[in-house]
Amino acid sequence: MPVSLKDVATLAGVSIKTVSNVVNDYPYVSTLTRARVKAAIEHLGYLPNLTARNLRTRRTGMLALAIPQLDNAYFAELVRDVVDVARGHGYTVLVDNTDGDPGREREVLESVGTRLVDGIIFSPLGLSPRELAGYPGSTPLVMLGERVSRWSADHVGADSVAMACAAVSHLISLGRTRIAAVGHQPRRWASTSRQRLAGYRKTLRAAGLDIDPRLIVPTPMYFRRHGVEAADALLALDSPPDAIFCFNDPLALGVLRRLHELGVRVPDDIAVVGVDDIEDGRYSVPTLTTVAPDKRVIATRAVGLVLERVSGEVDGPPREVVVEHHLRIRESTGAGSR
Amino acid sequence: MPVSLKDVATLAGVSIKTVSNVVNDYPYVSTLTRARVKAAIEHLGYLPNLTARNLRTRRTGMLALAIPQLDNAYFAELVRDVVDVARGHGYTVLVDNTDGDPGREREVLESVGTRLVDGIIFSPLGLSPRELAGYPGSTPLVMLGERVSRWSADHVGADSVAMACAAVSHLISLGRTRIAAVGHQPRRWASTSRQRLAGYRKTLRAAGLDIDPRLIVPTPMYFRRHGVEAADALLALDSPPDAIFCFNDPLALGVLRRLHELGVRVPDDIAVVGVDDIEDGRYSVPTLTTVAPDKRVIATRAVGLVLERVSGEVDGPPREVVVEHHLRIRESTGAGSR
DNA sequence: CTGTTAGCGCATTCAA
DNA sequence: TTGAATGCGCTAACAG
Repeated sequence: MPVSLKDVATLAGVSIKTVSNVVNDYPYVSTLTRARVKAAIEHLGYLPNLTARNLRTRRTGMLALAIPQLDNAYFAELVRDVVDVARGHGYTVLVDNTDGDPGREREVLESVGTRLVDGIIFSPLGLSPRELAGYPGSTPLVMLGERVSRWSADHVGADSVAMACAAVSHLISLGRTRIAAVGHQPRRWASTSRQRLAGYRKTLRAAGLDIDPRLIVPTPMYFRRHGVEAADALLALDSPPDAIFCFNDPLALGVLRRLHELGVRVPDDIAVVGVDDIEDGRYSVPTLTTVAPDKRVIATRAVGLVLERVSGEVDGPPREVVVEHHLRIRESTGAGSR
Repeated sequence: MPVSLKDVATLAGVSIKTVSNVVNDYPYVSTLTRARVKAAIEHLGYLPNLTARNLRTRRTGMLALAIPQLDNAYFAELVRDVVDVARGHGYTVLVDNTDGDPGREREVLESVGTRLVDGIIFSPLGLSPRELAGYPGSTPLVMLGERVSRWSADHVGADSVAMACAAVSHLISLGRTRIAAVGHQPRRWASTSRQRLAGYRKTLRAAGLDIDPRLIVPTPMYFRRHGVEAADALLALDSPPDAIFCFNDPLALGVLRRLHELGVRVPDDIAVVGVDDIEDGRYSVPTLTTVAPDKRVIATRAVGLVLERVSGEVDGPPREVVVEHHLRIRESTGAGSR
């Protein structure tokens, strides 16, 4: 049923090679034969078998993108951008949802070498730095998220510590002094929480504010419901905070929701800041102040870096790309714009 | 650099076939040789070249999933589920974000025959039924979303008309009489808006209520900002509605946000209902009443249907799967649960 | 139980 | 400018 190069060649009365030349827009083909071949292709409805081509060319035109949670708006937006950018380069994207599970993340690394994709963009969460470092490295790989020490792949990310500083500084500038931090994950390797906590601590110290451990709330994951739980925990304290820095937007939205239920006024009683700038935060009640990494740039650079390796264009040591971030002040800390 | 079957065979002192047998867990291999081969594989770090295997077996173990907007939470959640379910069947998923653009959707259909994926799950938006009907059909394809007449592929979806009825009936049961509909798309092929509008009209008529065309608000797309605009339009009317049925949740969340800004009380002044049951609606202020299609089932069935075709297990006429839906009553129409 | 032999469909030498 | 032959790495008959 499927029609191959050979079929086209037979019909057009030329050799396989000629058809191949036409298909690949090889210049040295006479106008006449080209026309004849094209007619045959059209007539037969020929489509190249990409699997065969991939085997031969050792390129698949596919990139793997492995992220922890596709249903987190941040990643959904990132995936969309990566898919778009990759498409612009003629690449398609194979998406992997790891749930931050070490086992699945390990598979991502191990699947390398099967030559199914030309490159990998990987946002790890559950794997230890040690395991990450064990990456064989036969296929170009770009890391997203926090930078892992001793790791030797290209990396694209925002400066998590600086983002935390921006958020906390903003709260301090508002005159808040009891600032909570939500999203600590002591048991996770994912250094995101460490970095943000570090930024939080650093900023408080620099401002001469106390660091009250009771204001540092751990959460099992970064979903809205964990924000709800964190808000409960914070309001149960003898002296609750007057501001809450959440390590991502879903947590902040959960906090916002719970504060509303408890009748706490935001930002009057408690100001709230998140990180990621997902769309929901621009329409929530109140709208959410957040620190926005430039997602589009992350996607663009990540794809750019892998493809430079894939093409062999670049072959040096690991590269480090730090993207910009911006504080978006909205209602949850006092301003009113969207 | 890459090590092939042959290398392993040489090292183990056996034939290529034997190695292949070991790799594929073919039973008839003596324990001894198996061990020797495994050792060689381990030693060399052999990994099968999937491209070659795919060419040979005419299977790629990949499914394409084409949807309009990955950054719409409904689709993000759906993609996650599809990826999960596919993974359970040993399949990986290639994601395509079409933006509902007819050109890109056409490419999805045309890419069929390149044998890069074993099956396709497709949620079209911009293509006309005519074009959809022109699908060659060489690769198994399952359609998501509204059912397209004259179309001859398997289809999985919820009953859009019934979902609209559920939403509107609920509003009527609350005593509302001026019920608006947001999300009409007269210029789109996508029949989703038609179906929901049909359900809306039918339900109003059945209840003996007037259908006021000014209460039917068209939107260019289904994003939050379009909900904001729709709310503005509705409140500018001489006699505004006392309830708003939005064709999806993002629209409803935009409406909710704008009503809040305008000081309209929800649900007291205006009740709001959406469709899709995305997570945001469970944490918004107020929480959003919505009609929830069973996404998990949609994903499960969609993957199931394609794979049955892929395996050749099923080879009959198009199958139609209609998944359940449930009304989730929350604060935006008066109840308080999450 | 294991080795030999053919292709899968394509791109690519090398000749002509 | 085009054709014939080769092999990418693997699985599948078919022998042995």
